[in-house]
Amino acid sequence: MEDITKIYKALSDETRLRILNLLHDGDLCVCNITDALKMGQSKVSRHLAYLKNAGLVKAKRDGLWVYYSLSRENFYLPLLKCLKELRKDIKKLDIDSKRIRGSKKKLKC
Amino acid sequence: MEDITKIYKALSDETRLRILNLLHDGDLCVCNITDALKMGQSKVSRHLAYLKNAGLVKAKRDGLWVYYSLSRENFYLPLLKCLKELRKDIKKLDIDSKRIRGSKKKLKC
DNA sequence: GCCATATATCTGCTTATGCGTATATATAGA
DNA sequence: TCTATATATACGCATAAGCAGATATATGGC
Repeated sequence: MEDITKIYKALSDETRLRILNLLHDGDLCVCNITDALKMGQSKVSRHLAYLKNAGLVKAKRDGLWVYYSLSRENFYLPLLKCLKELRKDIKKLDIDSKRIRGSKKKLKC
Repeated sequence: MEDITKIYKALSDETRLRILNLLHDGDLCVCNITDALKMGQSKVSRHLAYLKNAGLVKAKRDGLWVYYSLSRENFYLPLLKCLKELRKDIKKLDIDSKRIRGSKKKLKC
């Protein structure tokens, strides 16, 4: 039961929803996300740690960069699908997605 | 965006998940819920207010009693379905459901 | 080893959330 | 109006969570 409430808690913050939304389109390193969301690095890093702790994302280091990806496992899946549906309804998420597609052309990392 | 985070916040508490689980089987008044969950009245009432504020439940007074029901509207629906699925996996929810079926025979209200 | 870059964590602070107990409000019946 | 019951809210407190800015850690290249 605690697992579930943990997951919902993880989803109950705007920043974390925006991060998960971005990760739906592929793995990203921290700097990709800070750029796309125009947020401070410590804020993004903290929320990623939170998501990892809740089991919603995985991290993999590659040299200097740490790449985050959705962990597509067991009972999270239906929740992640719900989440992807949100993009249709919430402009901010849609805008984030478009922005990151743009910024990935001029790859920083 | 705020609406969504509000809903997830509402789902991120064990007591509230247990209440929503009970309401999946039909409307209930506050005393039904306090009995089934063996919790203090103020606690249950407070969480019901939280759920109502998030738009997940509706309240309807009938004499002394206030009946609560799931508000089956717009984008909450998929979330509520996910929630119903949880009962399969989480014993505590299943037990709650069974307990309330039993206690409703000797109706208090 | 030293420096630069990427990421993680700590610090001090403010606000939100949860709890139990006590109190207030609402309704029905005498 | 007085009383009893059901429900809602206020109070005081403890803990969690959010933030910005500073600092620590990790890696790669020199």
